[in-house]
Amino acid sequence: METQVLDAAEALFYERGIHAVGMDDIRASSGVSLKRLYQLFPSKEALVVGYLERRDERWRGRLAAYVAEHQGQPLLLIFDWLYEWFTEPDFRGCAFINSFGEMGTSSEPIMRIVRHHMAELRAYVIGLAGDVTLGEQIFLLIDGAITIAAITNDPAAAHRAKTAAAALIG
Amino acid sequence: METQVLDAAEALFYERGIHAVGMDDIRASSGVSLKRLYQLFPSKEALVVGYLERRDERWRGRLAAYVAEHQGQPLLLIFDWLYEWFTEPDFRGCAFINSFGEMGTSSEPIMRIVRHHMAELRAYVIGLAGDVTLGEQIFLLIDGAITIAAITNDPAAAHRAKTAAAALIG
DNA sequence: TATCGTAGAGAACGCTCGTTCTCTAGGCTA
DNA sequence: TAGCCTAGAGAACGAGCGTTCTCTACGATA
Repeated sequence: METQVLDAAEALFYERGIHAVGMDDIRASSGVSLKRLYQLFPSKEALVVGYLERRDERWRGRLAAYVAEHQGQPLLLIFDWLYEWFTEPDFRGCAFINSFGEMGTSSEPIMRIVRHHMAELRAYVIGLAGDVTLGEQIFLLIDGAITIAAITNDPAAAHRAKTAAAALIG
Repeated sequence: METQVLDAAEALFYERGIHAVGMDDIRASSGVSLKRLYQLFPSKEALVVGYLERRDERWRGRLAAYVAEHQGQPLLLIFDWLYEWFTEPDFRGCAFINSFGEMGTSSEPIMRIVRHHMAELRAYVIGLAGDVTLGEQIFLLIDGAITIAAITNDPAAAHRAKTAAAALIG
């Protein structure tokens, strides 16, 4: 029930953006009645937060799993995984950066999860690097690659970022 | 007249985002009547395009002027300028990336100017670098720094990006 | 079987907003 | 002065949407 709602919310919000999707679209896509929907999530904002929280866990989980399961320099594996993500047909950039652009700072709960996502990703990368300075630099390349891949529709940004990362790692 | 409208539009759209600003807000802030406003820009979308086009020219003009007027490695001067920009009190990230997040791909004219801005910036950086590979890498760092500075509210992202750029330049 | 509670479908409500229309006042021409 | 054009203020219109309400039908219980 809640899973169906979050699945529909994630697909629609990520593809079309938050404003462009109405609660009735979520109802139609999930098959969950409006009444139930509001029992599960008392407002659209709560649903957006639920969507972003689940996406944050899953996105970071998939990245960490990829890095853990492959051979090679972990920091460089990140960019291989990014390339795979960028080439997925429904890739539309970072859900959190997009939500930030859409919401400005008008919704405090949404801003909190966006910043949380960024902080967790940053901490993960620094942990892999074993060095704050290097980790921060890799983090910059990751965000740059995501943004450029999304806007210019060019997954190869991941390759260029990987090359730069390799140079920084030395 | 048109200038007053664009000034108001830029201030409001950049600060609050596009959806959050109504045509009546533009009227109130610019002092230009709704009738005149629609004579100058036949729709809100046309006004947004006008805002982004003017901002694109001015933003890139200011960056290029800074680089031209200062001593040092031009590629590194970019990050000094970014730091100044990030510390302006009304800094809220890249207007183009934000508009992309807000509009998805729902407005073709807006997407065109967003992509144009990115392409021009990329070409400028590659020109300064004198080398496509290096230019692309610097471009990645620029976008990463802007995104991170905006979301984490941390202008020092410019310093970290500069350090990384210096390492890449060698 | 009769009654009650529940859940879903969708109408309704209130608000916002993009866009257009109306009304009025003021200034220019004959 | 009389008539006319313009421009602005703001009302009006229509659509979209978040949220709530109503009505109906069905299933469970005694």
